[in-house]
Amino acid sequence: MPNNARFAEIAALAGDPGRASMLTGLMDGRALTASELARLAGVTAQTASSHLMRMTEAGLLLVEKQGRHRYHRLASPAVAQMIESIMRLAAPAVDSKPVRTGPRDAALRAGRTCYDHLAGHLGVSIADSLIDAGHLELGIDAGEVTANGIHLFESAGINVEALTAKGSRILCRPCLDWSERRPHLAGAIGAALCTHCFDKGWIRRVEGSRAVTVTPNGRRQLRETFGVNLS
Amino acid sequence: MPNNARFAEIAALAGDPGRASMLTGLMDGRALTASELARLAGVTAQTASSHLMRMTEAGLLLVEKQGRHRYHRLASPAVAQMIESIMRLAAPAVDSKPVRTGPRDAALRAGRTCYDHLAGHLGVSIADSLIDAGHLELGIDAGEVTANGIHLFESAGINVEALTAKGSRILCRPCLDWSERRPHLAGAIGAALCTHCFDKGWIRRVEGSRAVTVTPNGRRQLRETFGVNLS
DNA sequence: CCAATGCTTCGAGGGCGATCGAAGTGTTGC
DNA sequence: GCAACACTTCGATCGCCCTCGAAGCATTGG
Repeated sequence: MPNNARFAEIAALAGDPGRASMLTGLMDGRALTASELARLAGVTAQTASSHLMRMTEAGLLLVEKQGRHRYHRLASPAVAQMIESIMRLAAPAVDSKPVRTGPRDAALRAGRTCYDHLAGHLGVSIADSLIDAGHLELGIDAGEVTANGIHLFESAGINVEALTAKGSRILCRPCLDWSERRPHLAGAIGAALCTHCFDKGWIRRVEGSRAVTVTPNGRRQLRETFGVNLS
Repeated sequence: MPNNARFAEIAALAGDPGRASMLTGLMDGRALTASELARLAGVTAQTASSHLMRMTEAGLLLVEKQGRHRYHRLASPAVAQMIESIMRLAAPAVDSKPVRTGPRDAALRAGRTCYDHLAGHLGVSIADSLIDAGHLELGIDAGEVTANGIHLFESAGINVEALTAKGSRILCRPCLDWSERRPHLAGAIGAALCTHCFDKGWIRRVEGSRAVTVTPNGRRQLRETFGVNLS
């Protein structure tokens, strides 16, 4: 089975300390430059360049040229999931907390990150509001930001032009929400919106979980800026 | 971060072709002897011994002495999940190529065990049916058994309370199916359901393979008990 | 006991790849 | 244009670890 060789190849790529640092450093979904990743891994630029090329060719990373910088990010949620599964094994026995199906699940339903965008009641509410206001069109299999929507995001401080210029990544796509059973906003614009909310302090991550909570100010800002009403 | 070293160590262990063969060979949850694993990996007994010791010390495998044999198996579902996540990245060729389907591949696609739960067309069909009937919610990143679902499993003779009481293991989680490209049911409840099907004689393991076949009675029982319609 | 089997330990060989210095290409800013 | 910056390519070094032969335990069966 030739498949096995590829299995080992991929695992081996994650099996070098330097590359491991790079991969875990990219887990938040951001795109980092080669220099940043080199510093993060504690190696010289040449070494980092070699690592990044190999991981890109193997399909673990995607790279975007932007001027004299090269931005690298994880190629897909599947890659992030693999890294997460390794991290879980690498973590010391934190398993002490039994992860009860109580407040935590409720928190996950209310709002969480799905790879690099927002999901749960929060994510679906945002998508619904944007759709209702004509800023967004979103179906099961595809989606699009309207001209109105682009204007809205731009005026909120999210540079949509820059996102589309990045080329390879799809600007807007739906992602089916497991708790709400309806699509929420993913793609480059979904990731940008998520980052925006974190940066502005509108949402905060719950320690040791994918769950996020909306701050009082965030709730107000989301309503005023994006017309989102969180019930 | 000392954690990073352990991340790389674990990934590197999976990154050797020989060890990769061993790990994937243990994915059905069975325990194999060192000799069997050596043959599977295509290496001598000495080499295999070294590999097995390292993987055991790293916590990937558990070993059980039994006379002059030493049985090795995956240490936990978390290990199996890591392997599965790597396998999924290793098989992107499913998109481009129509995938030559030998009889054995066809059997694997139809139904197989994924460590300790059911996968393939069988696994996805079960998950879909449970979701449609409101017994289960399952997305890319998380899932949950509904109150209705708990009642269904209990009445079928699966003690859900006992599973949740176990504490550490997650009751319900999705596992992305590599042949169907959609989530199927994993976690404690997925394992319990799989065991239930074997115990009742609804499914049988194909000799020397992870593939399973559904017996005529099993097909009927799955429909009557869990509302599963296998096309 | 002795031979056979399963597995491990020891030691040596050998290849792969991680690393960095040096040099080259492309881009930005003045 | 020139200098600074970001990144890549090339080449050489060197250490790690994969591998197997040989020998050493451990267990089983006769």
